[in-house]
This record gives sequence, structure tokens and C-alpha cells, in this order.
Amino acid sequence: MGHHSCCNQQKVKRGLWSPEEDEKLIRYITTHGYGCWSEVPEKAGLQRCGKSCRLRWINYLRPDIRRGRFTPEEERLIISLHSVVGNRWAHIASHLPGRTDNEIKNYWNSWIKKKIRKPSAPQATMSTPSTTTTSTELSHITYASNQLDLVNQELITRPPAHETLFSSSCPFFIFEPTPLDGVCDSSLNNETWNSNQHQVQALPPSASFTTGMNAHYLPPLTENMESMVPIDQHHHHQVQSCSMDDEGEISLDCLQRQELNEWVESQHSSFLFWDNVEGPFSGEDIAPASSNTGTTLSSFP
DNA sequence: AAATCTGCCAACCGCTGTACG
DNA sequence: TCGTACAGCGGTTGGCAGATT
Repeated sequence: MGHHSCCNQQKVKRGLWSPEEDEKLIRYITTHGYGCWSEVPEKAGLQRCGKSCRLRWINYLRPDIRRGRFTPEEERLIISLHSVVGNRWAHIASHLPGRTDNEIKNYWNSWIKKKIRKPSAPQATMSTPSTTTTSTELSHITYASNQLDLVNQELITRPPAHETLFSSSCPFFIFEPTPLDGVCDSSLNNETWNSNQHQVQALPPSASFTTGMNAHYLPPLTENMESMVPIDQHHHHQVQSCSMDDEGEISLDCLQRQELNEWVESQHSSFLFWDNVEGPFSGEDIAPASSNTGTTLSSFP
């Protein structure tokens, strides 16, 4: 068992927080702010360890906390992000304002348990992403989860561009520098987003090329890489419109984004868009489709 | 109505990374 | 360079409440 170093004080209370304790902590934090959590219990008059205070504040008491059931949009975002980053709850939570990693973790664990209980979910393998896989959410998630380890490994170890792709039932977007316009540093880690069933792969803002991007589109349920279709076959102007400056910022105007979204939507009844971005934007600004507000996805470390 | 089961979720535990002396 | 303190993170636990038997 063993106590955490911060909890060696005698008479440290554990377990559920009482309303009185909450009140003490809120009063202290709102008047003094939080600097050193280890000092908080004593100064706030609480028989708790600093760690417990911190957790209570972060997960429950802070004013911007959002409670209640997850919306379908939040749920979709969680599923999408989890299929890419796995159990990195804090990272997932950073894309859901007001939600905590703990809450998302709890939600996922109870949710996934429920889904796993469903019988006869086929276990798709990496090498043979079956086109006969059922269309249930579970099969999709199971498949995505199976992908995860390999995906994470590949993102770290393999060179960018086409080689990093994995077979997917999701459509892909890949942005890459054109050979003519710049040099792609093959040591770069590509970054992958999964937003509302779209896998989005983009070079990070630090990419060492100057101008010009090719956008490729990988349709869902691809059997192999050959099925990747350059997006310019459909929307030539979109390729022309993409550019990246010396700072690694990609330029793409709103009209073209809108057209691209419409095209994707027409193809797959779902869409991708870049939201809250005016003028130049970086890889950090690629956002999932979610209502009108748009949650900005930041890059993964 | 009582006992048991089940799921949820707040809180804890232990580990890692970082800052600092 | 090492040790310590601390924040942050993900895994796990335990208690509660509702559902089921």
C-alpha cells in the first residue's frame, strides 16, 4: 500500500469530500489562487493531502467544469481521438472544453465495457481489414483499437507521407509537400487526426519545406495504397491553393475549405472542415466537424 | 421486501517528467 | 550530477445507487 509522500501528514482524511470541505477549498482557491498544492490543505484548513485537493479542484470544483451527459458530438470526438491516441485521456480531454481526463476515462471504460458485451463482434486484423465487417460502432472501434498500437508505433518510427498510412475503413486526407516546391524531411513525425471518421494526416508545422502542398484523398475501406486518389483529380484548385510559408503555415482560403467540405460530405455523408481559422493556419488548426463552434485540435507531441 | 448484482464515478495509487537547489 | 519536491497522468479501487432476481 504505502502512502504517497505528500500524504504523510497525520490524520489525513480520505474518501469522498464533504460539502464543507468543498467550500473551504473553493474559498481558499478563489481568494488565493493555487500555486503550491502541498500548502493548500494547511492554509485552507483541510485535513487532506495536497494531491487530493488538486484532484478535487481539477476534477470537480473548478468553475469552468462541465458536467452532465456527453453530447453525441463529444462522444464522436472521444471515439475519434481515442482511435488515434489511445488511452491518453488528458490529451483527449484537452479537446473537450470543461471535461476532465478522469471523466472521459470513466466514460470510455463504462462505454467500451458495454460495447464489448455485444456478442460476435468480428476481430478484424491489420493485414486484412475486412470489407465484410459489420457496420456497427463496435466493429469499427474494435478495428480502430487494434490499429492503435501499430499506428502509434508507426507514427514514431516510420517516415512520413504514404508509408505511414495504415489500412482504414475511414477516408484519409494526407497533405504532403510537392517534390517541386520543397524538401520533405523524412525524419519528421507525421501527425494524424481522426475527426468524425476521417483520418487526417498532415505534416507538422515544423515541416522543412517552403511552399506548395499536395492533398491526397484516400477513400474509405481501401484495400491497398494504390486506391489513394489525389484530391486534385476532383478539385484541382484546392491543391493550387495550399501553400506553406517559411514559418510552416499552410494557407488555404475559406471558400475552398467550404468547397472541399461539401465535396467530402457529398461523398461520404460526413465532413471535415477547418474552423475558426482566418488566413494562414498551421497543422494545429485542423479541426473536426462539430456544430458551428469547432473544437481546434492541437498537434500531438 | 430483501438480497444480490451491476454499472458508474469520485478518489486514490504509483509512476514519470520536470524544475530547482 | 544527484536528490528532492511537485505536478500531471493513467490505471485501479471502492462505495454508492439503481436494477434485477
